[in-house]
Amino acid sequence: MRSHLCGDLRAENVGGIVTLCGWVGRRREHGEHLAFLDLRDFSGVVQCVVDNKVDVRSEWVVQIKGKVNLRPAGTVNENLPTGKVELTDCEIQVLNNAEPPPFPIDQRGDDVDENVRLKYRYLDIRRERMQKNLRLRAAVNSAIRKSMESQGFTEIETPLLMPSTPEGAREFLVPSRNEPGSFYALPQSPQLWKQLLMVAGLDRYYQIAKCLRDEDLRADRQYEFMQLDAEMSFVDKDDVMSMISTAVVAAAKAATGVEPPPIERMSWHDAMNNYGSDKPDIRFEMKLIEMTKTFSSTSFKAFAGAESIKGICVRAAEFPQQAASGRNKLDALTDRAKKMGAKGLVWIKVGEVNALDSPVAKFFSADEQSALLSQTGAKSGDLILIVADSWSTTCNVLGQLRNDLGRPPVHEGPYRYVWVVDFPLFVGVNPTTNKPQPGHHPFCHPHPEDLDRLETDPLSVRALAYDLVLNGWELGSGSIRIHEPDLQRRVFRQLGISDTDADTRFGFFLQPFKYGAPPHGGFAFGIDRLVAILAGEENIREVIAFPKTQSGSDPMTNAPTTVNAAQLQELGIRLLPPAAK
RNA sequence: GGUCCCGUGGUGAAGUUGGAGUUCACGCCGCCCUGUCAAGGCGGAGGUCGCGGGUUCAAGUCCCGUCGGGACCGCCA
Repeated sequence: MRSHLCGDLRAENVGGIVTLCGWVGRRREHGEHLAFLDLRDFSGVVQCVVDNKVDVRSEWVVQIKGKVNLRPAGTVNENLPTGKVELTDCEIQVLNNAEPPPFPIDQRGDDVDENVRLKYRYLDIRRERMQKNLRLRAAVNSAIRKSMESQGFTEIETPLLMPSTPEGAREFLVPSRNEPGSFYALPQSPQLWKQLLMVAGLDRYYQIAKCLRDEDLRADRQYEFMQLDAEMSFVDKDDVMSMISTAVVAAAKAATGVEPPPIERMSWHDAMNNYGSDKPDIRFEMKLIEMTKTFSSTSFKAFAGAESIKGICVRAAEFPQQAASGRNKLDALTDRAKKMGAKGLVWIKVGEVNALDSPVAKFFSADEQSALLSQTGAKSGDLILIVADSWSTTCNVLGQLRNDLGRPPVHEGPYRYVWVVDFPLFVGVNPTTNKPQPGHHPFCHPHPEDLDRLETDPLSVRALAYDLVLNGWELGSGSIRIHEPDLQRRVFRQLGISDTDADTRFGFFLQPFKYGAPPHGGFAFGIDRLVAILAGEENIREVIAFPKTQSGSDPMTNAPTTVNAAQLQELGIRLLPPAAK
């Protein structure tokens, strides 16, 4: 139907007769003898010169046969790749007419309410921004596949219908028709399958896999999302990190044209200690400053005896607005700190000649005051925030405040990838069972150097686990897995899962490990998140063709919907009446 | 489950101390216009101010509730 694409026409095509297909963009009418219309397809826009008798309107679908001409001197449009040429002697065939679109199919669509964009997603995707994002996504997928294949990985598809394993994220359930009362679960990730593929001797597996989690949605979370899922045998964690780095770097280069520098590493402890987060955004400083010793003999009661005292310094030179926060804002920060579990928040404004302006400054000795200034390097106009609490609370609260005050939008500035390594095997204690909780998942291999403390001091045991972080977003995580049945039982016992429990819940998964499981490990990272950041978007919905809203609905299809009684009957499902109010 | 922000013709906004569905830009329809490119000029149509209640002589505006959207906390092994 067409000989060329709209966006491809250049001066070299001048003189040629071409046939184009596309949508009518804007029309500029100059009386009955002259009108310009912009013809648009996915490749771009070209100007067609017509008389004003053809009745074509915005978003009509047309086929135009015409002659490519140089534009007359003075009428070149430098802003358009096709701006040197135009189509003349146009024969227009209307392939389909169209109602006026509910919003402009151009940049102005960016300002339209997202609900409206999603209701008419097929029109939203006609816009350049979405076309660009979706094609960028395809380029990233393609680069990842190439990279994984060149590193010897084999793409294997794994089932979407699998048994429920209630640990971890809430699952989507699918009722079975053949066995009423029984359910499949949709995979939170292909975790179990890929480990079985290692037992099966597949050696290196990967998949760009759909994962489903029935948890509340966020800017970086959808019910359905895509992961690069990979697993490999006979490797250590450096092998895994190196291969995933290779794939990520290849994807980033395909998307941006620039190869990122080698990805740096940081221990989990350093990340928490210095940035107050296990997904540190290292695009900006405002690091946590250690002050426990400074106040070790303080007479200020809120600080006395605290396990950990740390502060952040909000520098007026970098963050003038935040550093100058007024009482309302400081109270709000204090509330935020308290909601996160801190007993309080001490704020200190540094005035002229190092005068400390704070409700509690009078409780600090002269030595403490000068140490405070020298440690933070605070200057006039800066704001210091201090938390005194347990180490983890202090770090978490200050890390959150650091992000609140200093973090730029995720897509701004440089790409700062960082591997966070040496995660603890267990994070905290389950308040109901009084047992440690897995930091990653229960199949994660403890650090060999810490194995002797697994029973005596489990919370101090490190895991062979690692996260990949980009600009403060967790892209993904991985670990070396436990391949020894004995060690797996020891870890389960720490988690409060008895041998018989383990057999009931994970039997199908544990049984195979008795038949010669190779040492193995792997990784998975979120494609949606990576693509969003590389596309300069701060929200993964912008790189997903048909996403859900924050409440999990689709304004276009109205999903989720009720189903008819016969469908429920067939599945053996009876609904409860709506909860009484 | 919780906190905060938003909801006004098709789209985006403005709407003051409560005083007539008022205003602006784009789009749409019609007319004019031979070099525009977010063309320009003139005219016109188009709204249950998300929905429900309350206060008031009077509510887009104040209060309560509710629905929808967004950001975040919880949650996401």
